[in-house]
Amino acid sequence: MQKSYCRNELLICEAAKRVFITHGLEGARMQDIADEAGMNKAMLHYYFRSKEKLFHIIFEKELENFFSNMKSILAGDASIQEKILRIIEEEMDSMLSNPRLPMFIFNELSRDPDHFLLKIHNSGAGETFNSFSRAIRQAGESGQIKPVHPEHLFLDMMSLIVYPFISRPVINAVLKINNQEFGEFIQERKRYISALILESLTREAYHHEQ
Amino acid sequence: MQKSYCRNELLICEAAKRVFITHGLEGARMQDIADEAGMNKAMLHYYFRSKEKLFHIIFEKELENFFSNMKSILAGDASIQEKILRIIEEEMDSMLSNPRLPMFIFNELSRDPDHFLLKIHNSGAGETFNSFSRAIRQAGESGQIKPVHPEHLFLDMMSLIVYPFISRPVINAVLKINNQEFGEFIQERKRYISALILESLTREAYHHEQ
DNA sequence: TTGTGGTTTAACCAGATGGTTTAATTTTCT
DNA sequence: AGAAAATTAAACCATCTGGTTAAACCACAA
Repeated sequence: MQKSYCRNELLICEAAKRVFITHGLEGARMQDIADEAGMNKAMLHYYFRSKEKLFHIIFEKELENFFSNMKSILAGDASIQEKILRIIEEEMDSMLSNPRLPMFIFNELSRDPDHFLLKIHNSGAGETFNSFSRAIRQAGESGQIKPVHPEHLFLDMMSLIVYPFISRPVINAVLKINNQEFGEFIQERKRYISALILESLTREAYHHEQ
Repeated sequence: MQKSYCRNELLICEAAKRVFITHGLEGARMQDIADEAGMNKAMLHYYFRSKEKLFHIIFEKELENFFSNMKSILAGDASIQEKILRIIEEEMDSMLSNPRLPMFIFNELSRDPDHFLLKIHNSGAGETFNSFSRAIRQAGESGQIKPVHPEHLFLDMMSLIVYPFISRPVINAVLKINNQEFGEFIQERKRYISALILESLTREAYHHEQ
């Protein structure tokens, strides 16, 4: 599937990624991609045939990347707590290096969700969730953490990890920070999220004061 | 600013909203908006002059709606716990009635964030956050909740409330549910989020077993 | 040097796009 | 009823868009 690309193909893919991430499939222009790659437009067709084909190659790769990191962390031998910490740490660092990626993926997925169903399946999202689910169930049964619904915990973690990158312009405006300060805020945020999640999973139920 | 619109202006705005929410500014076509409104394209220009002007009217209104609900809840007399519960409940219900809205807003904001800075300011997002901040600080000082950083709590809540709607296609695919079942999942999710947030704010520190 | 295959380029194409112009039609006012 | 104002519609416009075509160019082998 991912064959070895020649130099020009790589140049085109890199340029296309930048343009598609900013403008999406509908908004991207082949002439802009050509300009970005330093070639003429006919070259894009020579190597990739159509805008749609080029887009899907980029999109599938980025979709897979989005879900693959967590899976490798889950496959390790560490404790469940350590795995959760590593997921939060590494996923957020990954997003800091390409803050536009989540928006790109979710926006394109939402335009025609049925058409992308196979792509989501192929991306490994389901397998990643299943791995997560098994790990959380085992840890609950063996008493390492409080038994919880994996779907909800998964969604807690993804929500807390990804959303700041989706809403970055609003966060920057509301907190009156720039993009570098956003990065520093995210480092702080990692610690906060880690504590929130791990405390919610600690085994004894808390006694309310009411 | 929001003058009284005649019948045709309302028809055009409703149609434009549907098309812009699906395709965004760059992807939307004036002919599609005209078809959706049951008019010819020249009528759009007659009433709204340009695609860009029409877009900004819609966008500003939706942006303001997105942030205004929380503010009115915060202005009430209820306890901070009750307010948090109501924010989660009502914001998620609002999003269930228009699940595409968050994606639309954040995607357009991320395309050219600097240009939208004034729009974010005018939307009341900053005021909403300030209200939230004051309420959380007061509740912390008066001992109703554990003292926390408002920025992080605000982001926790927004993350947990909004993200499921951003990632709905992935959630549906991974959990193997359809959009109606997604709605049911969200009802369950409300309870889960409410518990997570309120427990994290409860006053006594939990004693770890380590 | 010539022929071949592969790559690169400029010109071209049909249709789409946002917007304008002008005439026809409808509504409102006197 | 007639005139003026407002609205609606069709035709038009310049430019953009994804994609195609054919020629020019390049590298390599015989």
